[in-house]
Amino acid sequence: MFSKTCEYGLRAVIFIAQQAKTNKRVGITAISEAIDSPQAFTAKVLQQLTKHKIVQSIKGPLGGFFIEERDLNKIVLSDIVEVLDGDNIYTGCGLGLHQCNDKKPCPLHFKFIEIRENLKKMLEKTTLLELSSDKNIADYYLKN
Amino acid sequence: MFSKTCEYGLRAVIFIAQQAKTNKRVGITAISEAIDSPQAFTAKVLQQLTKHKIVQSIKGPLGGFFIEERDLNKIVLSDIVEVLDGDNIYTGCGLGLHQCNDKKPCPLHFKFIEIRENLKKMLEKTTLLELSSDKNIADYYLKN
DNA sequence: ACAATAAAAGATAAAATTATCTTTTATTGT
DNA sequence: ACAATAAAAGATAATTTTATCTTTTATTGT
Repeated sequence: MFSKTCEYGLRAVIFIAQQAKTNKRVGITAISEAIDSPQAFTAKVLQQLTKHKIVQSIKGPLGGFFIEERDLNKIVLSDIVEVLDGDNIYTGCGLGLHQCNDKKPCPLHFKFIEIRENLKKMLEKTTLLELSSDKNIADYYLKN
Repeated sequence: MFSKTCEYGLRAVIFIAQQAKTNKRVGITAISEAIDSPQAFTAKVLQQLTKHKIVQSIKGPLGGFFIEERDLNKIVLSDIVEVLDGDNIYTGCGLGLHQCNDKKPCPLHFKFIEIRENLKKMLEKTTLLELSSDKNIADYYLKN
């Protein structure tokens, strides 16, 4: 479904968001431990996300990654997916045709539209605010 | 969503199914041209599918790949996806956790369940018979 | 038996993804 | 100014996926 890059990115961002309450900055070591991901690779992913202003970062001592609390309700999961995996998952053809649309559809085109719309809607309406609520933190896991 | 292997496999099988009416056998050259896929690679994919009895094949002159007409309503798309991509797309975690289930869910677990169920249902109820109807052949494309 | 055909099988290669390592830059506290 | 910290940037390596090429096996018609 998603690339590893995107999986790590989503988990990292959710974790960072969950620390936003306390306005704590978190370092790459803490992040990769919290989400059980390869550290250097995750750092690269976060680099991309900071460039796209999804997360913020500060260098040096006391530095780290963070998301301002007031931004939590503005950032949705589709923002992250779009940066890391592009929009192929929403718009691409299920059978891999380069051009596949209502006019020239593949045999699964209209069947896929529904599924992809569901996915898109879900990702677009899930905010980091929701994912960083106390209940969410308590009930769900970012590693195992 | 699917691997290239699976995309080519699905398109190839649909094409072969569409020839089943006339009980025609189709060669790998005809198939890869009809679905616009790399020939040698597609041959490998079909090799896997013949091993798993999704399609049948006969060597030598007049040989080729085929699906018996009476099997068309027994083969569903999920059969092909399972052989080529496994069941990760149905059962795997959206965020890449190794263990993610109702007991120990990732933050998106319950949101993903719905989407993946839709996908699974769709693939399980779409038969090759449906995809090889005259109307389907007329209305939909396997390349562009 | 023999030549031609076509898939199966095996080996190799190219490209993309995933992962790691090293160096540089920015920031902090002493 | 200087040492320590941490992300950014750049380079390299490993793995997986995608793709191609060669050889073998089975089948057909002559």
